[in-house]
Amino acid sequence: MHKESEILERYIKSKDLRHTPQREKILNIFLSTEKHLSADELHKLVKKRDSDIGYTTVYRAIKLFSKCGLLSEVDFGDGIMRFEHKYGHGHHDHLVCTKCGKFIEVIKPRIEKLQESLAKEHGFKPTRHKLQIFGTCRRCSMKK
Amino acid sequence: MHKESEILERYIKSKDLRHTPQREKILNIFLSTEKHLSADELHKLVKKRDSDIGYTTVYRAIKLFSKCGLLSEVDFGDGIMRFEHKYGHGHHDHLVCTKCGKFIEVIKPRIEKLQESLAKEHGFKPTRHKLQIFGTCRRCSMKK
DNA sequence: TATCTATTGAAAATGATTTTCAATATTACC
DNA sequence: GGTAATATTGAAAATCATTTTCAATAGATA
Repeated sequence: MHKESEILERYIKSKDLRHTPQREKILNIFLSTEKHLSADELHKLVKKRDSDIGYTTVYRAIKLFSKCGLLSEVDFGDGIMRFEHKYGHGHHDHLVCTKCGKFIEVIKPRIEKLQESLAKEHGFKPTRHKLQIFGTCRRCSMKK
Repeated sequence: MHKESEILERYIKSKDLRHTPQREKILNIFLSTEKHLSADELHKLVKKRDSDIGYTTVYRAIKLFSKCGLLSEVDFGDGIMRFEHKYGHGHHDHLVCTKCGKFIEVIKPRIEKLQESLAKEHGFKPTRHKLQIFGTCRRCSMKK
């Protein structure tokens, strides 16, 4: 059993929730996909393997995974909630290609430091931040 | 006539649109409010002065102002589109207080530069970016 | 003033997400 | 293993911000 399943099981036990085959399948498919999926996209993938799982269940599983720290939501401002793996992934920023939709996760410690000091200069106690750089990726720039 | 009205009028003429009293009123109220309003909040303010203006008209005016560069949309990730004055306001980032909702517009040239180089390191041609730092503002920190 | 067509506002539609609810499944306990 | 308590499921309905529709109205141009 992978670490993520353990985390989910531990959370389920601690909150008097229940283990279900649906949650297990949804988690496995989420973990095996290295993309920013939307709930709808995940539901489609899930249905390929088990057509009896409804999208409500997928939505609810997403919320659950988010609560136990396996998933985090990403908002690129197009009105669709996407999500990414959280366990084992530290904080990072995003470079998002507006042509093909691909993205890169990046981290620049100097930017992080400057953000900290920027907040402090204004009396803010920062808790989290979101940095997204939109543009054209190398491949899309070449295609013209 | 203030500069913003001129800009709107010029845009309206150039696109064969029409000047209407509704647009004029909505623009004036938008300009006189130094807050991040949502469409619904703006509509409420507008209705105080003219109860005959529907929210559809307010929504459409927002899109129009956005197109002529008077307004830009701000998305703090709560599912509600808010907007701010754009004319005369350069690019800036946001410090957002998660307790009281207040925000500060900030700019740190060194962060901007580092973002540029971060993008280039990864072959990205950046077009725009969004940086939001969430936290607690000075006043809310004091309140405990 | 006449005509063309952009604009308006109410209501309906949209689309992502959430809630409801009756049926079912899981867990703890006997 | 059986049973009771209750969490979960899935379909359908509800939500909520936003957008579209459409018939009536009102700017702009000639």
